Amino acid sequence: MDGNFFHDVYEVVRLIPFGRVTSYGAISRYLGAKNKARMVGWAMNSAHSLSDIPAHRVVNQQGILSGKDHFDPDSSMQSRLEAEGIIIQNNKIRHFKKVFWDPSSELL
DNA sequence: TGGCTGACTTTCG
DNA sequence: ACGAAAGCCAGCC
Repeated sequence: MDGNFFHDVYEVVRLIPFGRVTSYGAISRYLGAKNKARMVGWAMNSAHSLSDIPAHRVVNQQGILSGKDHFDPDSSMQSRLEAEGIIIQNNKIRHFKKVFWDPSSELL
């Protein structure tokens, strides 16, 4: 268990620009493992301890804040996203397509 | 060591 | 458009 996968996930999440979001599947696909989408979320679970990891910028493919419940009660995922200019409605990101950031396309 | 879990995604009904 | 089920793999008892 080298944790290389986790490290890669952390780096990608750290590279997410301000006011942008991405999906677990996009990250896993960027890493070359689209079937490991759940592992990305798992990596986040370990990453939530690190303040350097903007896990709030990572949502599911639908743009829903799936992991908002896993966030600290003091700093909710939605509040952080709204602080970045992202509009959230019904636990879902508005204009998700606009704020979506695909590492495979943008980062290249 | 073995088996359950999960912050997902895709597909069929 | 909505709901339910399968697939996938690494970490954690």
